[in-house]
Amino acid sequence: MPKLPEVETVRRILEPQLIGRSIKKVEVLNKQIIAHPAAKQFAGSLSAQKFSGMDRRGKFLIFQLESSARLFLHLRMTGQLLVTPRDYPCEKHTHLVLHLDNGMQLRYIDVRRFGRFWYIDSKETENITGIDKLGLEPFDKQLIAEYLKSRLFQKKKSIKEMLHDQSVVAGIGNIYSDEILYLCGIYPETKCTELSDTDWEKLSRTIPQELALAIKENKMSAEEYLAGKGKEYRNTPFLKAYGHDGMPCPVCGSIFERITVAGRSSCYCPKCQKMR
DNA sequence: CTAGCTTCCTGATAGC
DNA sequence: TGCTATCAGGAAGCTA
Repeated sequence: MPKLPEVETVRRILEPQLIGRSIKKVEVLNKQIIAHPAAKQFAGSLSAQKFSGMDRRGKFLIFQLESSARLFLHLRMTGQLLVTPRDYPCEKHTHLVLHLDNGMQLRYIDVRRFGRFWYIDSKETENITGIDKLGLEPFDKQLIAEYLKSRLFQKKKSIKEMLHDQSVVAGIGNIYSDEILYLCGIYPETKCTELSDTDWEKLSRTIPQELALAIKENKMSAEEYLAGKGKEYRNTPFLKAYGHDGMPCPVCGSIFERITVAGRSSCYCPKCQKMR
């Protein structure tokens, strides 16, 4: 559910609500979502800490703490993060509650419990989270055709699968790989070895463009965000290919088809995205 | 090194 | 109505 654009929305909305707030109490309702350190230590380390900033790296959220320790969060499929008044109704599947010094609470809700938190103290290294394995941010100036080509042109895997490889470009998931390949006119199962310089060029331009558009389309107020807490992000109106199987292509009128690529459902236009 | 499969988990939906 | 099967997909773990 949350993809890079939604993670960025969460960051943008929550940062002003958290900066300068300190944590009065930590309630771990489900230990499963705490990846590091053990839940008890996690809770002990976080209490009395003060938030000083919030960043995003790929699909990770990074909470900067005044002590220079950091809190990392990956929302995976169904993670949701809300700042609510203390008497706000408690959602089912709430796994972590941080009581803040202004009477608000930072709550983590996750139906499928795939999301994870890491508390990393200033003496520890961030490899614990896996974040150091991430590749370029989609908006990095180094993300040019030559970078993609040099990283991928020898790969026998499909371009669709490689767009999901977080060690190449961080932040692309199944929805945006469908969108990007549609906009580039590339059939999802095309092997990386079959792509041309024009394809690498198109990909390098489309990746930041499409993700920037998605972030823009995701703009909402803090009130709208809280009100729509359980809202599905998928199938938003600006998506052109993802989930459109059986519907006509807005460019050529052909009917979008759906195939499975590397275990992921993929929609494509059979005319605009020709098989090589 | 890669390919391919499984695991984690719940809820929505399809089919009988 | 009520049961079971399937699918959704991010990322890691496993086997060959």
